[in-house]
Amino acid sequence: MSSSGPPNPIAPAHATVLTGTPMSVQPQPKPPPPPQQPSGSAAPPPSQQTQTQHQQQQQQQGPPPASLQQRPRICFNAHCKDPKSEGPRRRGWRLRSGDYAELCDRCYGSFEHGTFCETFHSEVAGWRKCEACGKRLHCGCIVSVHAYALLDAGGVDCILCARKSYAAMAPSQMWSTPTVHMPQNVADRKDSYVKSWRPPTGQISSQWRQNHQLWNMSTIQSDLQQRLAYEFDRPSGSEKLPPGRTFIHAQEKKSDDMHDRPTTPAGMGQIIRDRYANGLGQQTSMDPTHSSTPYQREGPNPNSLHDPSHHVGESDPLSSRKGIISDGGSTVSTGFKLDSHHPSILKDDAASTLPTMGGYTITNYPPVPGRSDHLRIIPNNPQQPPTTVPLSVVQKQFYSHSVIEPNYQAQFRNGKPRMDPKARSELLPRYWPRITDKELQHLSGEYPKNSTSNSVITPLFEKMLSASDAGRIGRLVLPKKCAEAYFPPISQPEGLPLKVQDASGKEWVFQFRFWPNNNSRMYVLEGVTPCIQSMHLQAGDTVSFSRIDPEGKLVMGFRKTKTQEQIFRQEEPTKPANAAPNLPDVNVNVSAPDSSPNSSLARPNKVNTENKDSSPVEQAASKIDKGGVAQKEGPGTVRTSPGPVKRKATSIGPKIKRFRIDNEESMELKITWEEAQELLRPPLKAPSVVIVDGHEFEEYEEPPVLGRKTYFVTDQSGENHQWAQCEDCSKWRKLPVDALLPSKWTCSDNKWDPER
DNA sequence: TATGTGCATGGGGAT
DNA sequence: TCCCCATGCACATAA
Repeated sequence: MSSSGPPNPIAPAHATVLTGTPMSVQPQPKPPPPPQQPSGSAAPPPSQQTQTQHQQQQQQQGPPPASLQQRPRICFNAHCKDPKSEGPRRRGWRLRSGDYAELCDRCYGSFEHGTFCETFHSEVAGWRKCEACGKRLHCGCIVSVHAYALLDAGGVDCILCARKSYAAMAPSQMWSTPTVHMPQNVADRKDSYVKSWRPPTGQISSQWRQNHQLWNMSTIQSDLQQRLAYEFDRPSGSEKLPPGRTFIHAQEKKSDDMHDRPTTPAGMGQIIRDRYANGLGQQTSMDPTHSSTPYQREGPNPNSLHDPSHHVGESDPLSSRKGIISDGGSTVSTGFKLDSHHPSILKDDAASTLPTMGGYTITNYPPVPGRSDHLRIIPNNPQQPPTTVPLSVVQKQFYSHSVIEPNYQAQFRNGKPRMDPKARSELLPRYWPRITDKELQHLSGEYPKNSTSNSVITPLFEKMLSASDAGRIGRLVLPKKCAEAYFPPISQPEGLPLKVQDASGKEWVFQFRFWPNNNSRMYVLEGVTPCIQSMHLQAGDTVSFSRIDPEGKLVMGFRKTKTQEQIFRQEEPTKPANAAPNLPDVNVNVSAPDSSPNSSLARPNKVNTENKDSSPVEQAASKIDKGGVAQKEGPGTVRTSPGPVKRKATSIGPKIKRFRIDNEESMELKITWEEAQELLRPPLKAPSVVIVDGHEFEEYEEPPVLGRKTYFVTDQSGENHQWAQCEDCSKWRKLPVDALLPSKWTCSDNKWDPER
């Protein structure tokens, strides 16, 4: 509740937030607790504490207008005819801050009946018509965001029509991939494609995307709908939305893959144009001049590149693949030339519709569909050709927002891969590049001298360092698919030298090679020890590989895992005063302690004579890998497990990866151990009582179930009870303190108050 | 003896 | 069931 207090009752301030640029980034709030003094069954009034917060906010914001000084505004609705009316306030839509708009009875009635916009926004812009039934829809505010669905091909459907079309859709069609009609002239493809695009079978693809949203919308609570909409405005929100989930402002976007998009400052979702949504992602599949691999192979038959079974370099003589990195000054033969953008792709990419920043437009423009997407910077001044824009300068302008708004950077850390869906489908998720904008900024900032204008950084893949990778052997095992997709083809086991620049701009030359392994290959980079040491990397840290186009340079970034101390520090302020002893969240990001060498927490198993080879990461993971619950093992605890188990680390490594992935992708689901405990309810089946050592134990045959979250309060008379929210009507109900509710609980289940 | 090299093994994730 | 890949391990080479 710390972040989800009732909104500021000063309506104009709310109105400003509501209609302003979506910049607010707030942590996902918890449901508001019930009041100390409930007034019937309706939504409870704000607590004393939140009222105090209101006063503080008012003080911070200065005195309200004179018209409002006499009596605080109650109703959130700026158009309310009697905003200062007394009476219970009711919870309306969710605000960007995570709070809820609190409305007077009258306004809430309009909101609840879906006539809010018709009543109060009739004179406001943003009205459209349903493409199917012609119903008038307001698409210009957050209130009605759940009432319509944007169609990929343009237009909107009201929620009812969209649901109908979805219901009529064959399941197989739901997953159909749109067949795109590509313009011949890729130089004009932006405009022409948008114009020429037609869903192949009606609007199946768009309907699927939209109705995928609708499907959920029919099942989730309205507040969640609004939360999604609210998240859409958040930079991170874009990444949480499945394809086609275009809520507010979606009409300004062309992305149908927002969840794949990076989280970037100032609403990256608004400024990144999704090439894939425009069908460009399909282009190379039809255009044999584009390789499915980013490496332009110089063989006589470029079409062979599309054959996935064609092992790179297998049939080509090495000499035919020899090339020099086109950086001008390079003398290291890499044996390949990184594929660059098609020239026509780099030119004339209309950016007129894209938002601007610092005089430039940032676009997302993968040069090779099926690979990665790119950040490209285009000057908006038509007099200024794109080729005059230094990458570093522009990105520094662009990324300056990330400095201004630190919350964004927090979102970046959870950024989703920047690769397009095709590439993503080919690589295991753990290798998807999760390079953050901050890292991109870092990379771009390091290579101004090496990057030509129009340079584009393409995140390729990343890998968490295993103990072997970070060990003294100096061999970094490369994921096979990544190596074959992004690194030069090699036909001989000895491979070839590969020049890579690290984040500091230093060039390294690794030996890229493979070993025959079970009729397959095992790709490694040899000689990485100096580089890893210079970066102070350890097992558990992540190295990422990116490519700078059109130079075709490989750059190597890294990301260190958070230390446990950092994790603890992050969670400490959120712990309730009477919380259970500190235990890491189940989905903690297992850390390597390198960045906090002095922290004992960073080295939880500092003394471990049993397995000297296991990294701290593995040791930390071993603490968690005990039935999924962290073990109470204090810092420096000597592990008393028996001697080293062969391949023990093998079973730990992948779990570490899963932890990381879970941690990065499930932030919205993240609950603490204590919170999880609160939700556990005994199974319905009555337990049997067993006596062990004179103590009675209730023995359940089934595991506990997740119950509904309730709030326990004590009223003025000292009576304890709890409040629960109805699944259907969202109203809060007062219940006995000993009531155990199922996860889905409605007023009809309220046996304590049958009238409800 | 320490370090480097190449291959084998098998756990476990993907299909 | 396949096969990727983390790691073990034997052998080679260097110090």
